[in-house]
Amino acid sequence: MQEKYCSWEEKLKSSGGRLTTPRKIIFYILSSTPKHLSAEDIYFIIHKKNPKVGLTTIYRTLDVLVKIGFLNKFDFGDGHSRYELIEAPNKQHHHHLICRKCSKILDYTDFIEEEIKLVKATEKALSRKYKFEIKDHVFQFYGVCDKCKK
Amino acid sequence: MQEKYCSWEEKLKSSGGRLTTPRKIIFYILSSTPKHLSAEDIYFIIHKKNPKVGLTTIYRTLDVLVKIGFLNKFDFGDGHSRYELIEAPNKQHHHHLICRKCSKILDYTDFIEEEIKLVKATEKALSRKYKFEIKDHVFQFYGVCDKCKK
DNA sequence: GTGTCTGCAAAGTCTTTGCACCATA
DNA sequence: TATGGTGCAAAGACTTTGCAGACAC
Repeated sequence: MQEKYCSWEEKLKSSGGRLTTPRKIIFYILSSTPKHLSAEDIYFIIHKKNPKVGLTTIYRTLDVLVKIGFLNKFDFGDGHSRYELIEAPNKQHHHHLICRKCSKILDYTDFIEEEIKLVKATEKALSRKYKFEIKDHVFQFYGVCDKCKK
Repeated sequence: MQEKYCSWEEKLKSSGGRLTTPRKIIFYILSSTPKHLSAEDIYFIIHKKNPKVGLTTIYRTLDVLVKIGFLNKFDFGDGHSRYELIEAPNKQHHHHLICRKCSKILDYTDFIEEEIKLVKATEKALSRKYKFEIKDHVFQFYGVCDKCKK
């Protein structure tokens, strides 16, 4: 866990949280995969090396990370909440392409420029018109992936 | 239940399904509200006049309607699946604006033209590049509504 | 009459809560 | 040492399944 992760540790501490071993492991797991892990996914990964860490702790840690703004929680409709670190400085903004059959999730960055432009304009207009304070958005495409088509 | 609902009845029958009273009521409820009802919402509405209809039937009917393509299932992240009739010929395509606090859902049609254009281009590019067969998409904005801001 | 649908109760799945013990700061 | 965190077990919330009786066609 190098320097670049300092910020979450600091933010955690400054919000009264403590830097515990399970939390470090969970953050590390999230930061070393491009995948969209579920609580259970993380549980299985942790369990191999740290069998004492329980699912409860994982849910609670994920919750904390979402609250301090380091994690995004997604619902792709397969019955599991999924989590993804919010873009690090070096990570590109992206959206999701989800296979309805195998639940595979693909990140795509194509058209992101145009999407962002549209999103910004839409956000602005919607905020004004409906007096909604818009915090974030979800753009997802659903379909059937190459493998499942066969 | 007038003529315009014939199509779902026909489609149901042609797929081997039967036109039962609970199914008619459920379809009728869905077709007479612009809201995004959950199974429980429908259950409470039905229960006033037809206390015998059970939640199970509602889940099963919603499932059928999704499968024959007359209903969209959404997950807005509040723990309830929500359903909405797929746009009837006279219904405009729209997207959603969801309040994180009270779960209120607003349909908006602003920018739909531009969105559709972008969506189509994106779909085309993504299909080609990732060999995904794209079936549908979800565009949602999350935030805090006017009331909850106060 | 036959195959589908229904309602009830029970089971399932994912997630949250309660509580005593433990560990960070 | 004082909070806040952890793990376990139990509870919760939503949804699905099994089965016998009911109903559409």
